[in-house]
Amino acid sequence: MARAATTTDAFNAVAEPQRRRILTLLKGRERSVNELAGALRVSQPRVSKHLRVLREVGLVSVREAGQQRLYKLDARGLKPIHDWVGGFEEFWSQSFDRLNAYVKRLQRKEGGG
Amino acid sequence: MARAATTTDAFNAVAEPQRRRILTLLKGRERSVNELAGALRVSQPRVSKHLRVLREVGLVSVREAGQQRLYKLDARGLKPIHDWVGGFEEFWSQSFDRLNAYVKRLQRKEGGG
DNA sequence: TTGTAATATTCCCATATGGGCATATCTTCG
DNA sequence: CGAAGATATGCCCATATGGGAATATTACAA
Repeated sequence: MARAATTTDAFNAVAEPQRRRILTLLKGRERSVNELAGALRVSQPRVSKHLRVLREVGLVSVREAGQQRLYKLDARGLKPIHDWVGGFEEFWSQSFDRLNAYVKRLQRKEGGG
Repeated sequence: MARAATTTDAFNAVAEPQRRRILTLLKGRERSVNELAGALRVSQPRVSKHLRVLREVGLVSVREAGQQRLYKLDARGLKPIHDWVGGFEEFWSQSFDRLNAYVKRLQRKEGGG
């Protein structure tokens, strides 16, 4: 088997930097393909291909507006990533560090008393 | 060019489900390769390969203990993912919804008054 | 209808994947 | 030393990637 398809899930879709940039650009408002291509300084077919992936995993939706396609962010699909990664927050968060230190102090007291 | 290497960054490394499972298993404590293979019900070479990727992106570290290699989680590398995805939290978070509603109400007042 | 703008798709290429399997490496034990 | 355990690596395969370039598709304008 090869690597899982980019369209498998949000994790795979978002592993590609250009697609992340696209999603970020779509945060504010809908954008057309050419608009995105211009902002990213990337060829139109390339953007279209990335958008297809994002569409297939449901991270964006399209709306026809004349000869344009307006792409809109639908970021709900990112929640699983946020949830999973969030499970590791204690490993870099300051406040978690403090909580940890506190708990350990408590544990020492318990053990020692 | 082909798809970016899995060892390019945490985004790519973590796109593979088995590697996520490994990281999750390592949350509690260090584990040997065979221990991981057993827990995941996966062949040892497979685990070793995934561990190599995780090592190369710095998400785990290794320690030699006799003939075993004990792998330890180093989740700090996940923070960039958490940060990036966190930028989209408003799109699924209830509390953000409420905040949004509140802001919009305010804006209507401002605009109307 | 013809032409042009906006997108999508197709074909080609180089690359590296994840898996299976065999094997090399290194460590410890007898 | 030789055998066995624990890991890492190498090779082979099928697959799909992301990019470029060309072209198909669709919508609108003249």
